[in-house]
Amino acid sequence: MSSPGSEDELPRNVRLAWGLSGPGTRGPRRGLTLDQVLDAAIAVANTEGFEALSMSRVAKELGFTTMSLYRYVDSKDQLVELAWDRAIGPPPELPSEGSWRERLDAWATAEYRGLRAYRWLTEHPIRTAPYWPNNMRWLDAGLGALSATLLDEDAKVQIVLTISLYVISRARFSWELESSLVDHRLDYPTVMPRILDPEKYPWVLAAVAAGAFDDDEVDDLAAWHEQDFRFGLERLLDGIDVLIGRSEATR
Amino acid sequence: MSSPGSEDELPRNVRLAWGLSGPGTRGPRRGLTLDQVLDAAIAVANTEGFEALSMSRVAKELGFTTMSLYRYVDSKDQLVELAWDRAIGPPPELPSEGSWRERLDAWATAEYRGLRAYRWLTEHPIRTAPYWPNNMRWLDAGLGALSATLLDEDAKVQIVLTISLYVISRARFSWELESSLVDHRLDYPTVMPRILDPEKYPWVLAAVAAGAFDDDEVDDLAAWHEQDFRFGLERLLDGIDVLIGRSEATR
DNA sequence: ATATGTACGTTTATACGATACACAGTTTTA
DNA sequence: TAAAACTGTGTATCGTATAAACGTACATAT
Repeated sequence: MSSPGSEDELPRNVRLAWGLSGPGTRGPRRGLTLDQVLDAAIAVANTEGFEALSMSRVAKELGFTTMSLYRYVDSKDQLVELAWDRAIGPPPELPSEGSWRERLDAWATAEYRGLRAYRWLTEHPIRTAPYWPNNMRWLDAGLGALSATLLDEDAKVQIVLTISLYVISRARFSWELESSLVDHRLDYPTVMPRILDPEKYPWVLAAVAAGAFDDDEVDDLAAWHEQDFRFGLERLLDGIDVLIGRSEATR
Repeated sequence: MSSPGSEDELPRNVRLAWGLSGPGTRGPRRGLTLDQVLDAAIAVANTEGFEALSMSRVAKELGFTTMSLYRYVDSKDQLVELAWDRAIGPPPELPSEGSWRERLDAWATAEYRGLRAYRWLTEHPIRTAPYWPNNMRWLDAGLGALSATLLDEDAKVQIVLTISLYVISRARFSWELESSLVDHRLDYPTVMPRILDPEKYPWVLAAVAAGAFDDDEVDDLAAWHEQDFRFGLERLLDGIDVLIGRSEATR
């Protein structure tokens, strides 16, 4: 059942990502490296968007045929996952001093900004169960931020995961807002009162009337989104603070 | 600038969703209704998954040709969005008494379970800015749950949105876990210690060693996921509680 | 030195997807 | 009754992922 290297029970994509399986030594030398392929994919996605990212487009970028890529990668899915991890990169150095809250805040903010760097990073369905090297380092950094607390490991993992899920969905949402806001006919304050039955949607209409959906004078769209992101983040951190306080009380 | 019906500045998909634009009276009678088309799409997605949802598959389901669907819908994207809103349906009746917390909890839990009903609901990228009738009723219900608080409307909207984003990503994540867990070679406790460099991933390895990733004896997978969902939800609600307390203090 | 086997990149072919467009038939309206 | 609007269909285009067969290059075993 087991073969030479004990790593080969692992799926090929995992081995590839962690550099555990080099190509054989026989045969013609390779014209490319996996990283070159991934970089080409990243370049295409960065500049032309996720929907433009196709095997043929990447191959063209490299001056190779479409099918040649399959010598480096088993499927398009695999390529995208590996490219994603390479694109997001490792987390930045976090201040090793400071409260868990400051560190977790910095960590979440860095992830948010990373995902805001290029839209396609949020368009690809992110398997948040981290299996790839960089993704794993983000997880490690998040857990590290909580290392000084008295929480059990299970709770730490839950917290890091919860925040990460929130960050990802906020980043995606802000990107989507950005593209749909282009259509000015769709702004809430104008449309909703015309469409909604006050009997069925009283609270929405109340919020609209109170101006909750007015996006007045926005000069810096990115900063505006980040503020919304921060709102939820602070609620989460407040809630985690409550939990930590409780765990310290019963210490 | 304005034409007969004042609604026609709105994009066609919005008009369709709210039933504001019927077909003209001239020409042959239609063989289908929009709702029939949507129901067929929902049936396909429910039973065969999101990736099986194609124009030709839906048409086949109805006994019509692929192109006939374009008489009811402008594009596949539009069909999916309308079908999504129809599939999720309106929110359930929430207890009109009870604290904001109980009501918001019930609301979030209902959304979570709705999204857990069929996987494809989380596979489709959800524009959480609610433009569709049912989606809008969910928003309304969420705002209603907060109506008795002293928060300003802006904060209410932020809160409802934040929770909704969290719910959606949790539902999606749990679905993804479910399909990737099938591959037992990939479970963390086995793989991680073999792969990770302890220098680079100390905290992850510590968590693994403490058993934070052991998914021992799970009889009811859905209940297990829902518990994880609840963890984050309670952190959020705790954080919102802090905010509400603050707003009442400065009342 | 030579034979062998393996890995390389290419070519060709398949199957499926969304949707633009032209068409012929049907029903209402002027 | 003629025109206009709308129906569903059939055909065609273009793009996608990827399976399979092929000839070539080259490290290793003999």
